[in-house]
Amino acid sequence: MLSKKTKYGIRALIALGEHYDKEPVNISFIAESENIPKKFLEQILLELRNAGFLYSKKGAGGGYSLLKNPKDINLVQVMRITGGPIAQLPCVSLNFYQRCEECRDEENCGIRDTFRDVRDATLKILSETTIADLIAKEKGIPKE
Amino acid sequence: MLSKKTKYGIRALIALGEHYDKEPVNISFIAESENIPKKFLEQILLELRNAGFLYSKKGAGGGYSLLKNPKDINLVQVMRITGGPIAQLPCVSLNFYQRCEECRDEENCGIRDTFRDVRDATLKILSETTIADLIAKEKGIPKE
DNA sequence: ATAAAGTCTACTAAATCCGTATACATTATA
DNA sequence: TATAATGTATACGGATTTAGTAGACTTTAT
Repeated sequence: MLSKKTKYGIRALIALGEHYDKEPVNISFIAESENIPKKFLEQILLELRNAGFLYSKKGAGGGYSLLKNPKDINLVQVMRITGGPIAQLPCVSLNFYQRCEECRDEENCGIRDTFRDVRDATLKILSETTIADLIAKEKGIPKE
Repeated sequence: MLSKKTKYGIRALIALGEHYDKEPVNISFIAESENIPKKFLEQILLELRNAGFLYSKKGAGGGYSLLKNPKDINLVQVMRITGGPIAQLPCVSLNFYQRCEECRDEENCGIRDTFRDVRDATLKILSETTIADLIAKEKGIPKE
């Protein structure tokens, strides 16, 4: 299951993407427009900032803005920051690999093979979907 | 993430599939051969039984056996019994649909569209993979 | 100086997951 | 028919994770 943290992160990036190249947007605005608890959103934006996706400005008139073009942010990148693994099995995760405790023969596990395929298919879709795509889609602009 | 319950369930079906059309296999044997805590496995097998996949026989010499041909059991069926949703978003689940609480415009949500694609890709792979496939794969028999 | 913002860390409530415990029912067989 | 070997059913509990809250701090515009 996608965590709320990840969902909120993506929605925040969509909101920020709609203000790309404009004045910083403050947290309260995003929290209200996207229906996200403000204090929770603060943490998420902080992580996205520390990961290099956002610029922040403190003080009156401050807020967040996107450092990258929405076209250059895909959902795999976002999920890796906010949500951890994309794979549904630890033994198949590229960035968070862990052996399954109960496993007796990892090299020869049919479940593993299957969920590697699932991971690959998921990765393909998510890596090909950018924040810009989501913004366009929500505006009703069909993808070329 | 795939729950252990689901992983154990699949592994148990693999073990039972290897004894298809033979004498019932008892829980302790499966627990040991697949490295699954016995009491936990009992619960899982019970659910699979109640879902109509297994036959059980009590008493000495009793145990479980598969009611269906391993070729006719795919991973979607198993996951629906043991693990609940396959979709990564409740609003995109076919069998466990729930609106996302924070959502303001479900019809027009780019995240939803994307994860519907992910669900479809996942569903395709899992529905095309059967217990028989896994058994063959683990024996090193290539799929035609 | 003040108010409006972001920063950082710690805390908590609730849910879920994994596994255990216990009492019971059924069956084979000595 | 007594006993041991099995499955059935339900309740319980510890650990972890998730979602969210609190509060004290820093920076900046005016």
